Amino acid sequence: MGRQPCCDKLGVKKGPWTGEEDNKLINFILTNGQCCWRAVPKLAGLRRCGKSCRLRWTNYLRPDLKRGLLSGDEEKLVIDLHASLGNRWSKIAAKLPGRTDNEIKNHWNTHIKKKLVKMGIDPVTHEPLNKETNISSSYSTTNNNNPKSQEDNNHVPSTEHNGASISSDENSSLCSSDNVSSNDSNLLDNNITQESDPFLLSYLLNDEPPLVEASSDWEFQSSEAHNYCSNVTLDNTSMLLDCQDFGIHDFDFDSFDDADMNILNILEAIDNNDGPKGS
DNA sequence: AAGATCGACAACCGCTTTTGT
DNA sequence: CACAAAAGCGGTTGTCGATCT
Repeated sequence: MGRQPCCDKLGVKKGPWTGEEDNKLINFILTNGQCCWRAVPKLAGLRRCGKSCRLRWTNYLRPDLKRGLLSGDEEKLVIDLHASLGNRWSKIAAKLPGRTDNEIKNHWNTHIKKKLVKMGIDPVTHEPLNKETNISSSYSTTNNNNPKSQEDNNHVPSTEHNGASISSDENSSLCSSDNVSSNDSNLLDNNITQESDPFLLSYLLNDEPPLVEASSDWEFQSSEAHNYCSNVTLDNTSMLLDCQDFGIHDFDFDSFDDADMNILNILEAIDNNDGPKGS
């Protein structure tokens, strides 16, 4: 017998999420935690597929998401990781706290790919598109673990921070040093080669904890979730909503962490009835 | 000013992998 | 071990705002 569809197509809403739907989903997750996505729509009163709920939560509503364009260093890390891992977006995303695979994939397709092509680098192989004209190119992908690249390693540009720089205006984003953790910087500072750093490569290929555990609070499951939600999140949420009446700056700003601020932003947007863009 | 085109990104689709029985 | 269900993943599409003509 064939596999059942992930959800009953009849009566299931598709398309952009509304603020009201976001609100229901947020409230449900905050109250019950993440479990059994298939049951979520019914329990949360949503006419959506469970899969759609999961995607909406993981890609957009999770409070630990950073949002906004990737910083130059994040972009560079993505390039390095892509050189090592290929299109394994979830693996790449796991190394960038607060970023989702979907976000990185979109950013890759819309920004980074073009930049690399403009710089004469094949975004798939990370090798120069025209080796003759790019031998002197100073950009590097650190993808020296790519066996094919190693064969050509005279031509493979490298992104090391050893004085190499990008000559075009792309370097403003690719080489800027915005706000990546020192761990990330260390990672960037090292060539990720199977020969020179098999442990790092192994780390990248395995499901290790992210470099920064920014999202660890949100990886709770239902049992912990309830405590978390009742003790912290909901309290914070209602407090945060209260804060809106006063203005966030009327409070001790240090008492809010990123997740709280994100919840506030989401709830504020929902309150304004236009949802955090995306809907 | 209006329509056409383009770019960015959220969301969907379908396949694969993991987990539970 | 076999099977089904659930979750994860990556490619693709649809929508919407910005820009161009």
